[in-house]
Amino acid sequence: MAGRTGQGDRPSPETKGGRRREDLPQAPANPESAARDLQKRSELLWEDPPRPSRGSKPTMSREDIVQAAISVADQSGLAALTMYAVAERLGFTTMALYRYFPNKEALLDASVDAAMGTPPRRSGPRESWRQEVKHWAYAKRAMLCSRPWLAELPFVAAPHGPNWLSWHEALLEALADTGLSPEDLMDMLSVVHAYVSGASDTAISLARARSRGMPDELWAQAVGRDLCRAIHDLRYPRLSAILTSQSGGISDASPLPVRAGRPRTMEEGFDFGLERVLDGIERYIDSNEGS
Amino acid sequence: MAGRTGQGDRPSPETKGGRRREDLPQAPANPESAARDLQKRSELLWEDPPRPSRGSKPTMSREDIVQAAISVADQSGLAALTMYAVAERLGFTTMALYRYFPNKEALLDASVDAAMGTPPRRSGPRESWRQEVKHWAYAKRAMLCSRPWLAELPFVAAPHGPNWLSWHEALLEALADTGLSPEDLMDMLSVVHAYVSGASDTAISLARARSRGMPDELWAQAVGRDLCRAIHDLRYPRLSAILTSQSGGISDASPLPVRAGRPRTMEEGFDFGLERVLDGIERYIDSNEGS
DNA sequence: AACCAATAGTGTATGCTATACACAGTTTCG
DNA sequence: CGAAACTGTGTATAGCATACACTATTGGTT
Repeated sequence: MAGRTGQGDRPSPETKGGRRREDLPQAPANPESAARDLQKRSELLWEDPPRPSRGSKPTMSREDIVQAAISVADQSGLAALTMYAVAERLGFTTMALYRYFPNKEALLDASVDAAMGTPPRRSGPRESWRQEVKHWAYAKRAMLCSRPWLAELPFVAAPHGPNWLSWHEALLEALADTGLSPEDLMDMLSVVHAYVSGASDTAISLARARSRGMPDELWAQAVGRDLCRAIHDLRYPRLSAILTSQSGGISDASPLPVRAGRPRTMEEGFDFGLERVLDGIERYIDSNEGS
Repeated sequence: MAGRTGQGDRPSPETKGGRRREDLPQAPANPESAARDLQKRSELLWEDPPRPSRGSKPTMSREDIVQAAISVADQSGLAALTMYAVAERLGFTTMALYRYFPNKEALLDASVDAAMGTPPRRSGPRESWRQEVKHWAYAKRAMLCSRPWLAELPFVAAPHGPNWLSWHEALLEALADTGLSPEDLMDMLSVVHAYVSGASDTAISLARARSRGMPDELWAQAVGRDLCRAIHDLRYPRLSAILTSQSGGISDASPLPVRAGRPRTMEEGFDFGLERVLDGIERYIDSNEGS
């Protein structure tokens, strides 16, 4: 054994597998503090604290800082979004930001909501619910692709800000003439939302690659490589069969002449899936018409 | 204005360290290096480097380290998953880990795939594709909820390891007797996968809250609060109407006597959406039966 | 058997990160 | 006017990933 620290007893080689689970049990010992935390985050996102009457006037605004943060993330990705980078862009010191946001998390919460923006307003006359939902889905997907860094953040358990709600409102608007009950509406909203979020991952990945200057082919090659590892692997008979039956992997612009059984492009795949989801919703609506 | 620095003498980045990286303008100026990076990550995930014949024998294995990393994340969350924490758990120094993984990202890639595990094998006889897909969806959801930290990581653009492929293989297996073409199969796989991933966010958030010791009610209250902000807000007329028409927000175990138009529990909502998606798929299968 | 190259784990150092804290200048109320 | 409340700055700290050099170990080669 190489130069081990003599600091005594390491678990002897036999204890390899046996882990002792002592010490800190994950919870900060405070179940309510976590809830209070979430509530605080939500408040910071929704409420502007009252401007105090005494003291210096602030030179920046929360809005300025959020815009700077967004532009850093847009240009350089989430990893480059540091308090220093934001402050530098504005010409202030890092610590100045803490007069506006108590911590980075609060700034991120605000930036995410702002970056999400509001859904585009309908330009023409209202169309069928099905068409309206499709517009919504494309818009949401486009929004996510235009800011790939949004998908790098765990949406899970983040507070929902005004813009987030506005996307949901717009989807409800699209579903307005389906005649569904409030309960069904909420669940249909969840279905569409879930599909669009889940199905945009690949497109977002491509968008990120593009924004880093990677040509589409290189990206497709990189993404396809993992999948292709299944081909001669006995663990994946069905995957393997499908991959060899098709001509290639995912591609953005179809590099092949369209054939009868064509592998769909990424966009076509999204569209295909969306149609299935909408079919499912439609079936429910139709079957409910009578009641 | 308070002590504003003259904008000229802002500390420029290179004042400090001698070996300062070029100010990275998002793209590492190298479009191919990004692709090469992805490829490297993928290789590290799939291939074990050859054991050298000379030199000391390693005391740990990659497997040991991955297991330690997983158990840290399980117990204390992703934020606690530091190189130090993993090394400490194994009784080694931080730097020892770098003999097995070139960096933290590689360890994370391996840990994610390992933590995902393989889908449960079917115990009984094969059921209808619809039932099989439902089993798959529940299993995947359960897997994600049992390790909420997986959802904190950006799946986007991470390499896909053996276990990830095995989940896809299992879903193809579930869809086996649908008679769909290879192309359609791949797209159906994407639909189901997208829905399940996208629709599990809320459940994962609850799982995380639980693992931190937060009672369900507190969590529901915290999550519901944001939604309820819509209620008296003119920007969200439809959301507001729905929320006031229902009795409450999301709840895990229905706290109310079941009514005719009941707001579904979280699990019921997931199930409801899944049925819609499956309906949509079924419709496609039926309509294709003739061709 | 003696040697040496390759390796494992350690110790230490570096730089980046968020952020706590105290200070100096600024504004407004009493 | 003076104190209170505030803004932005400078400095300090702790945690993090990780580069580098060192020592002990190992097995192939002579």
